[in-house]
Amino acid sequence: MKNVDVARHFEEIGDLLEIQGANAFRVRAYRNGSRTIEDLAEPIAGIAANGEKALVELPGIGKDIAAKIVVLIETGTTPQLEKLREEVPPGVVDMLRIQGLGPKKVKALFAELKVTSLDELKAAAESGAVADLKGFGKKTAQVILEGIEHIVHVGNRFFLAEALVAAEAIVHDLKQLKSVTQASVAGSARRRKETCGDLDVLATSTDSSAAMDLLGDHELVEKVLARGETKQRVRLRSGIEMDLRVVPDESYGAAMQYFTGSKEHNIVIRQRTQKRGLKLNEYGLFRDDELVAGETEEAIYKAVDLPWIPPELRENRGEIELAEQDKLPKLLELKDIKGDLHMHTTATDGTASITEMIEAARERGLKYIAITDHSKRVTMANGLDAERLRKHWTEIRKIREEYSDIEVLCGIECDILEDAELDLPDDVLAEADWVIAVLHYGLKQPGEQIMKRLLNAVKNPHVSAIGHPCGRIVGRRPGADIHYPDLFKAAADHGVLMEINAHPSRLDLDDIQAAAAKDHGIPIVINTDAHSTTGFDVMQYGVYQARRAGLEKNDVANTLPFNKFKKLLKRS
DNA sequence: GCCGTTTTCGGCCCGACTGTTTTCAGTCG
Repeated sequence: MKNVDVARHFEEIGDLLEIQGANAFRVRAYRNGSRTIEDLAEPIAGIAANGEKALVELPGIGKDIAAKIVVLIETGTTPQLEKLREEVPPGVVDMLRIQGLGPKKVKALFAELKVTSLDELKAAAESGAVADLKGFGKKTAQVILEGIEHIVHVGNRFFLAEALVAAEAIVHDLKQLKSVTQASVAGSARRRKETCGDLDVLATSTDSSAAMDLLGDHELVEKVLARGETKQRVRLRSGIEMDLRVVPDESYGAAMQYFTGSKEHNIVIRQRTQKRGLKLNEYGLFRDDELVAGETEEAIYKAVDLPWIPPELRENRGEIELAEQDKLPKLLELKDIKGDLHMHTTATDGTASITEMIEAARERGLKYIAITDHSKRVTMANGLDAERLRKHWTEIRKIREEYSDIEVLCGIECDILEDAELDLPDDVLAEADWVIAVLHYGLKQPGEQIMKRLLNAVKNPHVSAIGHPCGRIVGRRPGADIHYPDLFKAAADHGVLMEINAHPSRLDLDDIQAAAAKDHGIPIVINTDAHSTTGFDVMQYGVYQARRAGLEKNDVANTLPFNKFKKLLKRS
């Protein structure tokens, strides 16, 4: 059983208990436990195998949940969840996804109207039954209908790339207002989380109505959902929802800290303020009623005896402990990246020629690249067999002669086939400067076979790196069932690099596994997988993911100058 | 249900906005 499954199990227990009206802190305890498991780099099953004692060591896991984890892994479920599911039908939990519906209202809908699915809820709202319910009304019924529509059409989360572009455009326009002194993206987008549920934008202004008018009339905005003195919520045409908060200048730092989150990080920060006899909210840090800090984030953190923590790390995954010991990493930056080792040309499914890709890479200041078209298994992309590949390399070798300021490697993105063999013979791979081995097909195979394939690739002396290791598509397709500790151990032993694929829909390795790979001492390589000249521009998203993993310049191989990077290619 | 340099009991972050109410509960972030 995978960590996500165990985490989801306890998340569901939390949801169901909440609908039943259980103690809110008990509900939170299940959610905290769930999150701990979700954030683990190693399989929870491995820890559970050492008994409950090892589990209790994990934060948020006590005796009770530890025992349930053991039962869950042994039997595939827990009696508690089975009982809860009998009491609360599965469709009822779905209703929690609707903006504006929380556990209390969902419970009322289920108890009073016997509604057990989104479809039934829609019918009940349309018939007027919802509006007649005590505590509900016409507006609530309308909100429910719109919420269902929203879930059906756009789902719940958006790629960071899409969300960030919209948020930054709006921030830019807000800054043009005379009354606005500062504006910035906050929330999960500022933390560069791979998906965003919604957007938070913050502004300081002498005239909050001017900022809200601008947002309300903005071309990207479809509808104003709510508007008060300091807060406005809108829905963009893309479907994503955005909060704008307007605060006074002296509160800007406190508000940035507050609205950047994460919730889990902020809870710990506020506990620290409490211990020091202080109170923190979005307007500032207060001792009794006296403002102690608020203008800058730095001052807020300083007041709780911490250095400023980069937003990408604010997940309560150990960053506060590192900050306490003054051991925060000096995070990688986009400007540190010197090379890109994964890209395609018209030889397979790219849209630009070898020359065009080289020129585009030079324009972006890259000092070395690897051209890595597909191998033959990827027929859809016109993948290369040995003969076509050798011709392609001959052409690359000819063209690269013309450039003295950029190194161009003859590479290949070689499929790891379903039977664990590589898609091209060893003698061909031996001629490559750079081989990136990947899973494209058979991602749903049992974990055992997936690991056999990956380990076989890692052990091949010609393989330089594993590309987009799990093959997931963010929010759409789960990755292959990888036992990461075994993969990383083998990669470290054989000197094989691990990729963070920078494409916003992949970001694979994810932040948690990228951090684990670093812990194994494996050099990470961040690649764009560009299929066009503009494909290079997604590099920043790979860097964001690396920052979330706490990676520094030294952890990332393609920050090295080429003469040093080259040494990583020699397998000992 | 978890947790502990005030602790094994009694806490557990904090405020804005809305809708349905006649003073506030529910929801959200």
